[in-house]
Amino acid sequence: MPDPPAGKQDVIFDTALRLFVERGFFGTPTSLISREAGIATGTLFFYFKTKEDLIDALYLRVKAEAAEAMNRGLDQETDAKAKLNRLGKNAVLFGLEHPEKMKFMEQFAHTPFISKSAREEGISRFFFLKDLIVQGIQEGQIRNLDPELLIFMMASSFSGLIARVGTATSPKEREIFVEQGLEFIWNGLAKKSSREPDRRKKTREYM
Amino acid sequence: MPDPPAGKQDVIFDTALRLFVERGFFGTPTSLISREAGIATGTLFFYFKTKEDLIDALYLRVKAEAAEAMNRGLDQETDAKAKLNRLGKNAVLFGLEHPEKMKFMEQFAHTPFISKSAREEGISRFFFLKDLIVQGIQEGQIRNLDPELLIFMMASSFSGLIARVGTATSPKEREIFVEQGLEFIWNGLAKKSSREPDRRKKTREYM
DNA sequence: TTGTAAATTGACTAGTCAGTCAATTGATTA
DNA sequence: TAATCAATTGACTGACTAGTCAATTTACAA
Repeated sequence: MPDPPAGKQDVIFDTALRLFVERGFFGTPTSLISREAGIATGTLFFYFKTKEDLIDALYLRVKAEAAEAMNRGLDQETDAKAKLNRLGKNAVLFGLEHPEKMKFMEQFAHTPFISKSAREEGISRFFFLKDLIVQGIQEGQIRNLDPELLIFMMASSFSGLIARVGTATSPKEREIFVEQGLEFIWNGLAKKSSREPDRRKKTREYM
Repeated sequence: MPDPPAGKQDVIFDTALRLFVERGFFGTPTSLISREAGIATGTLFFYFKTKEDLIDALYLRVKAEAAEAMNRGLDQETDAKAKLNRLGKNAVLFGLEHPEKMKFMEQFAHTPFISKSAREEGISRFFFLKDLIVQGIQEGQIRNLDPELLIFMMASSFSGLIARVGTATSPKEREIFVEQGLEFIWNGLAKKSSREPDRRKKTREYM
């Protein structure tokens, strides 16, 4: 069951999230949002100045929630590999528990309806990923490559993994996918053998 | 320079592609498409019965073009690793040469405006990926994991790589990103050491 | 109880949009 | 040349939309 919305704002958020994913931004009239949320049209515009304000706020909320979920319990792990493993499981769990929020982020990540400032603030919630990668490079567990690139690769891989896990037909299969997918990502990130910090000649210094 | 559009259909396709990426589906009135394409509104509806028909056709066209570009020259390579390397370079090249087509695919992959049948036909263009993966598993170069999962991971990784490569500030940096990104993907796919087909005890048979 | 401000309502406006269609133009063939 | 059909035009229609606002209700402090 969906978490019970507290106030009017939450009802509007939940309804708008569902409808935007189902029908797109311009495909969802504000009149429909308010009707489905059980409020009058005027009330929606009391809480959000415009339709754009609504989707900006929704976007920020979902991004913050996802970042929070992925970050959960990370500081209980010590080394980069353990942290990334936990991060990956958090991400998959979030994707499974909130499929419509995943779809929303995917659908509106590259869309012009979100203001530049909201998009930037949303991205900033995931800055902790960079610290994680850099830590792993310093500790010698992760290959000394461009950290931004590794973040892009990792993040996109997560989304591919979540998409595939969503098609699993049993909990057993789901578990297998998660395990294999996280292994894929770790193999992409990890230094081959050495447990020491990288001392090779470098074409470039990334940290 | 953009490839010169041949007939009216192509002009409409090119204009619609640009506007849909800039403004979204519902954010782009057919009147704007026809105006920018230099034709009358009626002409657009002569070539496409409805606005939905237009975006379906556009989606199919872009998907087919992308699949064709990625497949290019693959049969000149022999083993799976070489094929995947070529595939990756094709994909990155396509992404760099046709950024608006990439954005279009990303933006409309998870969108409800594309009909189910068009989406399925679009996906079918990429079936050759599965043959490639299965070949690699059989030859013992790729790990014996669920091929669908590997395709999802690989495809999403490509899109992450292309996104990052798009931010490169020099051809040199671009080259480095491509090299490192393809290495990430290959390490995710590849069997650790053995050059022989997998003979380990399996929890599951994937081919 | 009374007063005040916040919350809520929904009819309304000014504007926009997908798609139509009767009329015109262009190309091809007999 | 005449006849035929495909291509093209753009004014028009019926339907829909974001946002407004004057009126009403609710919450709550004095």
